[in-house]
Amino acid sequence: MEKKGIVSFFEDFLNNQSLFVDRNVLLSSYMPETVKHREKEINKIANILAPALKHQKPSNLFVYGNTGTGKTLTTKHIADNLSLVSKDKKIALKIIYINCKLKRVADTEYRLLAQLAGLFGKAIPVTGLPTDEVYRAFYDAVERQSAIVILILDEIDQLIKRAGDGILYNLTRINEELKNSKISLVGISNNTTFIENLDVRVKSSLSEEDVLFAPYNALEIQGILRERASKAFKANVLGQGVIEKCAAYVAREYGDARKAIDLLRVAGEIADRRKDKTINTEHIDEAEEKLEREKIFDIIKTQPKQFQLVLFSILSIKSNSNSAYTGEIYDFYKKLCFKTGLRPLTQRRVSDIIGEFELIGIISTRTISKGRYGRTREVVLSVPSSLLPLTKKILEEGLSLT
DNA sequence: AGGTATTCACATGAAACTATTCTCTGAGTTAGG
DNA sequence: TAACTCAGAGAATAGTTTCATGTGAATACCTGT
Repeated sequence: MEKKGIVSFFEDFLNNQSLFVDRNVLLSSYMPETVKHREKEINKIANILAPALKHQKPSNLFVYGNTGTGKTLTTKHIADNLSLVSKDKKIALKIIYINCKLKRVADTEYRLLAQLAGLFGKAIPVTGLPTDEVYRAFYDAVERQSAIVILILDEIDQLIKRAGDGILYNLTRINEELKNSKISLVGISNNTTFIENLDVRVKSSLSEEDVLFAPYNALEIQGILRERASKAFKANVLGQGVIEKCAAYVAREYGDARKAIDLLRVAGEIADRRKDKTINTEHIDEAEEKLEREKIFDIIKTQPKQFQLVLFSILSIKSNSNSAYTGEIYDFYKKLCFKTGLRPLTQRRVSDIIGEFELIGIISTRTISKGRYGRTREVVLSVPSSLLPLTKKILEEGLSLT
């Protein structure tokens, strides 16, 4: 019986008239062959990097802008074309792309260098060597290539946050010693303020040139969506105003194209599952809610236990009364700790944790003074109230409370 | 009534402590000559 | 014998606690009318 059920499910799945032609087009890993609405930026970056083809070192470059403005896409696009040309003309040019956010791969000085040396064909053990020896190995490997090396460091702010800016200083200085090769750095960051906090020398050497990616406006997002949609979906499945609605949703929030594309894909998936023949604006609404839900759950699940306890306390208090103050939260939290057998943190720390939740954006607070009855912080939830019961349940399960 | 002093309940800061993660060094191991 | 590996020492870092100080306004307490 069971077996038959599964078989028919798969058969259904095969016969099912999907709205998608190619879902991959709407995934963030997809590389379109042209990047829309970024002609100026492409030009500027291409101009900066072009000297590499004549075996001259391009200026270091700093690329910054909000998430989903096409920084990574544009940079990769140019890099691909550049290496295509260099291969064609047999020019010694090596372009390396590294995402510094990847944990345990490239998020410390040592690991980054080990990774780089590995890419140049010199394997380095994961631990055990002094850093300057790894530098040496990397240096030798690069020098042996006698090529121009363009090193693209995506999410470079993450690297700096963990490893300090010394690494950039060292990398830029390596050029003075290299005879046959040269290294150019391309840093990509969506944190626009981070470069201000760098050491002055590093700052000036990293951003010899910089390119700012402004957010897309609603019209540009519509254009991008239309193009992707035409490749991803069958003809005529998009209902009236769907693209416009998608674009409007994200234009409100800093023109994040990635989010717009996600929205469209999820809407398509929802419609598919329901066997609807077209995608309409209600699907977009649902997709928006689903993405929001996943975002919140992701955040919650990755928080440490103590954070989850604090959040659960806030939610519990909030569901009984409409005000939650630090003191109440802490009392509730302490009881929870007692129940679960965890050692409670001090009120000082819990106060900070509440602050951190505010930073993430799942609550907002304001400090109010209740006169004679002290001064405290009032917590307001930013989670849509429709998600509260589910959020609470997930926390309960994660903390194995009854 | 009007003014000011007090007081509460935490906010906010800084320093000190602690546990974990990184880096480095030397000893042991391996492999090539 | 040179290159590689690995465990353990010491350094760096993140997370927390301890101690200290700051804050805004409701209330208590004056003071003079």
